[in-house]
Amino acid sequence: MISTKGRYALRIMIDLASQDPESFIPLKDIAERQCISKKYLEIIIKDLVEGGLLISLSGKGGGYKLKRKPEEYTIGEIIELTEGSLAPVACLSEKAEECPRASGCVTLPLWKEYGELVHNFFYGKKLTDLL
Amino acid sequence: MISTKGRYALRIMIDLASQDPESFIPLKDIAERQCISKKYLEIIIKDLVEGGLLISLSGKGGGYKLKRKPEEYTIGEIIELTEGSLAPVACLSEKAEECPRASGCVTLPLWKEYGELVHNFFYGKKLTDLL
DNA sequence: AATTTACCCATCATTTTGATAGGTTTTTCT
DNA sequence: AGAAAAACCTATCAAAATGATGGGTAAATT
Repeated sequence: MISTKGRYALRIMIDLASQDPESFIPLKDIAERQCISKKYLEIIIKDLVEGGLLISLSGKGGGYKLKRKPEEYTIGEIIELTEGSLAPVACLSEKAEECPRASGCVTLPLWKEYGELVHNFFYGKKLTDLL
Repeated sequence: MISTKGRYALRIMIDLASQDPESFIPLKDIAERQCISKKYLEIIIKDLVEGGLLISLSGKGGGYKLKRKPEEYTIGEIIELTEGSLAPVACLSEKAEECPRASGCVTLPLWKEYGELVHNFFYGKKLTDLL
């Protein structure tokens, strides 16, 4: 299941894509429009900045804006960045050590096929598809 | 992510489908073959029995066996039963109350489309596809 | 100097996950 | 009748993830 983190991140991105892409939008505004606690969004938007999806500016007149053009973002990169992974099972996660059962695992091909399906679905959708 | 519960349930089903479908297989044997704690499997197999996927028999000579023919099970029903839901987001879960934002939610169609994709993938696969 | 903003750090309650432990009942076999 | 083997039932647990909240600091603008 996609958690609030990934879902809220997507809503942040959609919100920013709906505003003037040149100006910095304060998080307060996003939080109010989206009806989500600003404090909670701080944690999430941090990932988006560190992941290189957004640019931030401190101080009065500051806020956040998209780093690239809206049509250049895929849903996949947003979800994957904030959820940590798009892998459907633990053993296919990047940080998982090689499973000793892998070579004889009957279910592994299923998880791999599923993982590819999910990956292709989300990376095949652009942020602008939701606008 | 599919948790151990769903994954182990699938392995139980595969294990049983690989044995004589007429005889009752003790959980002890399944646990040993699959290298999973029998105690933990007890919890999981309970769901499979209550969900009507397996038949159990107590006492000496007892154990578990498939209720239907192996080719009559979909991966989807096994995963959905043991994971509780196949819904990709909380608001599409069966037990979720109607979201007040639903009518204007920009992301809902995405989650619905994703949910259908996942559903069709797993319900389109039979247990015997993994044998 | 005041204001507005991002940013940083800690803490928290609740739920989920992944189990373990021990006892009771049911059934069959000798 | 009794031993053995199995399911079944209840409770508990530690660790991690989830979904936040609170308070304070640094940066930039007016």
